[in-house]
Amino acid sequence: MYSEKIRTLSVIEGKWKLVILCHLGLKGTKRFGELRKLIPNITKKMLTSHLREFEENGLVHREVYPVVPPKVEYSLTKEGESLLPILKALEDWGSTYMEQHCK
Amino acid sequence: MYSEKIRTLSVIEGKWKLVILCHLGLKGTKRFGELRKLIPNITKKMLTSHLREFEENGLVHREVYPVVPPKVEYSLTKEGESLLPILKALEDWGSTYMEQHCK
DNA sequence: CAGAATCCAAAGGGATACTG
DNA sequence: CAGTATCCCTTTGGATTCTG
Repeated sequence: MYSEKIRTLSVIEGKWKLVILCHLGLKGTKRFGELRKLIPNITKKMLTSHLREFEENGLVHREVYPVVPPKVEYSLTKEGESLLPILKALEDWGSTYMEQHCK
Repeated sequence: MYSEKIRTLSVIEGKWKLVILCHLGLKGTKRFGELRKLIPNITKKMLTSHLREFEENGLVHREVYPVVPPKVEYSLTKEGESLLPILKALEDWGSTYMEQHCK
């Protein structure tokens, strides 16, 4: 049914979701603070909520290190890695599209 | 800059955008009414506004036939076709993801 | 450092009625 | 048939403040 298809797509919909996934997917494990630097303008709230959703959907793994100061790392799970073909295709298309529209 | 990247991604973001693109991309030219049937639950308003955005971004071509009753067909442009790898990857991933989460 | 909690404005999206 | 035009509600997302 389409309801399922929509639900599936909604997993990667959201203003910053694809950007976050691209970073984790193409550049590997990242800390919370690193992601914030990599994605200027994103607020802590948005980054947090999107990462939580990814966790729930099983796409991203969250590793907490019980140290002071706190350290939390995010990385793609096996299932998240199944998105790599999409992320790569997205990167390629994005570059090409940008060249033609943002010059 | 990231602002450009965001703008680029926003071209394919929106609740039904990827669904619409998948239909046009993988199944070819479609009329307005056909798209509505293919995508139950979508409202005329949403379908219209998304199609208009695609037009503005140069991804979709809108062909109006001056007949009564009105007939309008939508299809991917050359530039829209550059999205095919993404749409295909999305379809594949979607099917796999659905099998595991919606059984 | 990595977040949780609030508050609030803006945008997204749905229902309905009307039109060429 | 293929839209437009309104109205209105819900969700999204931003700014800010507080905490272990």
